[in-house]
Amino acid sequence: MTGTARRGRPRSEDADARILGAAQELLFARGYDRFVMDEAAVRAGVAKTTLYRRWPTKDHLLVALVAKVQDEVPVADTGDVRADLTVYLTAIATGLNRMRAVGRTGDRDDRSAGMVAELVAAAARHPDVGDAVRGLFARRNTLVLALLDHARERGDLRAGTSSTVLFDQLAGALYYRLLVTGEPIDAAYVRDLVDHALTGAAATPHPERN
Amino acid sequence: MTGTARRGRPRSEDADARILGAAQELLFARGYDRFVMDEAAVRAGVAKTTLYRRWPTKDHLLVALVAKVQDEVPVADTGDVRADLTVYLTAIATGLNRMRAVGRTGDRDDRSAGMVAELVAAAARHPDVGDAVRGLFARRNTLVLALLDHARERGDLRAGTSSTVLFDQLAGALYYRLLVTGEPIDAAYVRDLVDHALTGAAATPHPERN
Amino acid sequence: MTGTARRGRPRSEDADARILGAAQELLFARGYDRFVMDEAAVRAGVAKTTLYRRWPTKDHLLVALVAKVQDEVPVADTGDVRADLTVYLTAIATGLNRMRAVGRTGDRDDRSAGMVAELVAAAARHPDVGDAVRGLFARRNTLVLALLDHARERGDLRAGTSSTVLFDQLAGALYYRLLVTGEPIDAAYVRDLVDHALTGAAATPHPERN
Amino acid sequence: MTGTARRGRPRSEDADARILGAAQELLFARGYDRFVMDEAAVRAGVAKTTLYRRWPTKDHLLVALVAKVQDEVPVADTGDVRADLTVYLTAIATGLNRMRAVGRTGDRDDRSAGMVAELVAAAARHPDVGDAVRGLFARRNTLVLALLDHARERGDLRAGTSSTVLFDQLAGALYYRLLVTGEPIDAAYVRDLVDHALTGAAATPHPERN
DNA sequence: GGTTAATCGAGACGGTACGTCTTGTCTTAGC
DNA sequence: GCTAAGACAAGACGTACCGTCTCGATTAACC
Repeated sequence: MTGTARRGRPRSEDADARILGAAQELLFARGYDRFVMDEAAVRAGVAKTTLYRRWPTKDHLLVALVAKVQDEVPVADTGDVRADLTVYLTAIATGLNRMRAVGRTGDRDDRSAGMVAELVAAAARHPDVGDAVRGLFARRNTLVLALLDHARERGDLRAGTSSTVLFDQLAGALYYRLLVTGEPIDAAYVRDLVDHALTGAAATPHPERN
Repeated sequence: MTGTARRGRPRSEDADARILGAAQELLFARGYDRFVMDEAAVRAGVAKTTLYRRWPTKDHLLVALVAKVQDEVPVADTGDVRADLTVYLTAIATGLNRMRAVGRTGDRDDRSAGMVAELVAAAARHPDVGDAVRGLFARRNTLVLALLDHARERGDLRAGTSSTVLFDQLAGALYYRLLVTGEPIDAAYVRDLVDHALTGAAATPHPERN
Repeated sequence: MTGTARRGRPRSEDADARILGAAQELLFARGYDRFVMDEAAVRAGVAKTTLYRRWPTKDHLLVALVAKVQDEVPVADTGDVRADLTVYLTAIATGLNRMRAVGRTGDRDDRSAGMVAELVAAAARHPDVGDAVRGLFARRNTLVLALLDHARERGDLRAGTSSTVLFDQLAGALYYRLLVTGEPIDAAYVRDLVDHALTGAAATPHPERN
Repeated sequence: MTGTARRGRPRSEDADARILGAAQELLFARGYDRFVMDEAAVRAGVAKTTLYRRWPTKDHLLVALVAKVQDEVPVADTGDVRADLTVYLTAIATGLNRMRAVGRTGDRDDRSAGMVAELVAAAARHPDVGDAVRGLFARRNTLVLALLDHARERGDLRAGTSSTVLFDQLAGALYYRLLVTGEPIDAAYVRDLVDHALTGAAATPHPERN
């Protein structure tokens, strides 16, 4: 009843570390599609078996890797929604922009969605990877969504507003630019974005056509 | 007098048609990764050479295919921005939802981004495919952006508003749900989305634009 | 204590056997140029990788195959050079004649060098295949050359004679007919050949060796 | 009765010349298997059609080419069989040795049968090419065979001797070395060879064991 | 001088094998 | 039961080369 008794040789934590290290290095050097499991194993000084015992798939490994490597994005709730959102989204944007360059060989390819696109595809291929990715994002954004809820409670956001929909608009715009249009995502854009989302596009005089 | 005199045997338009037909059929039956060039060639009654002469890569072919197949989404400018946007975005959403199912074998996997994710990854892998995809989206959205511009000129949208940013918020939210969070994209969501974007999230009393 | 400790999974001897079996069957059914690696792999129930891990090329495989399959030609040293040579060369001729027919589809083509020509070409294309072939022939003929040496020691062959040159004349004539002139190689021819080689063509009265 | 009246545009003799020139150059630069029809056409400034209208196959073209290029080997009938044969065979050997080097890239590969092996294989693949090659060799050797006949009539060769068999021994040995054993074929070898063939290998005392 | 017919350059095409690549599994021996 | 090493199955990919075909443009010979 004590839980599962472990038998035999325990998994080497050293191997874990070496694998993740080598994998990260390789991923950032080559990019997603030119990342090769065989080479990752060799670089880590590990047998492929050891690698596949931990992650059932290249996709699983890389998603796990990115999840681990991903920057912790702190959320400060200062009471100024606009400012807090801007800071948070700028941090996200920075992270995304870094992902654009991963594995690209020198020549300018600023518009590429790079690794994020591959991760998204990986998530689409394996249901469980999808779950993991979604969980990852959910956890990451929990605090911001809470922040938005607080703002609404304080009266800084309109009552009828949905935190989710609002955040979809903001994060969505960033990912849309990254994955689809390839347009730049800089600080100015983030500021504009928050502005639009908070203020609304409709002309104020007649706030609602029915 | 108009152009370059063609030399040699011209490319068979018949082959083009047969390839695209067979490829589409195969793509929708199998999905992106189980789409096989060899079989596409056989089904089209065409040599693989003929296929690779036109598209240097499976990715190129499939992106071109989707570009061609993609539904024409009509844009009606009725003067009612909210309604026009809702209609347009609903059409887009319908298309995206259809892409979720492509190639899925029976088992429920509603949250998968399916083919769109693969196309996005393809665009990320090959710079030229990326260009094509971006051009495609640019062309597709030209009319809506114009519609938004008109609305602003009419005074239905605030003067300081950017059509691009506004549209990013809207389309972005859809793609974000499709590719990242996996949440459903239905008519109600689209309505909500347009609502938020037009009205803004900030509490109206003190419209804190600086 | 003897040698290198083997690491990793050892090569499957079963695979070796199945490959060679299937390949032989396929080769003799189809002939050299209609022998297809893909099919050989399938017939052997083996991945193509497994096949190419052993032989880097179709040429390599087929030469190795023929080397293995090649009839052991026994050499009997009865003390009667003429008879021994005749027996040996007849056996060789029989083998060569069999090779003429390999893979030929019904229609009479008796003059074709068939597979031997292809093997010779393969040997010419890859230096290492050439080495293998030469080694093969060297080993094969060792005993006959020894036999000739013994005969010379016994006084049955002239002292100044070279076993190599003598054998070149004999074997050479067979291969010349097979590969170049296409003329038949039957028992009568072999007898004639041995006769000429042993007796010499020059008129006996004045043996004009200088 | 004048023969077939030619209609339409006559074949360009210029094209013939350019093709053969370019083909020869390419063949000697690349060797048989890396000779590519496409490139031959380009180099000759000719369409592939033009090329295939003249020779139905790469094999046909190259055999025809070699036939044309092949050195005329003069046969002098001085009345000294031994000397005449030696001269003739040395000339042949020189030609064969030249063929060894064709298309070989710098690195030493003296033992390769080079192009001759490929020609022999080509002859084995297409019956008509085989006929052509055989005819070529037959014509080439007619004079030597006649020379041998004369020698026999003069009493310089034994009465029972067959010119064909004798010549098979001589030429065969050369080709055997070239195609099979890879051993060198130099002047000394040719002299030895003629010597053995004329004198015979059997010890003279008991010229014939029965 | 117009008609006819074969040739030419150019390059697409069908066919098909090749050898490579990568993934994920399996089999050894050793710890 | 884990590990290193590496063979293995599976299967798609893109390339290569051959020989054929389809254009439009020439180039004679015949009428």
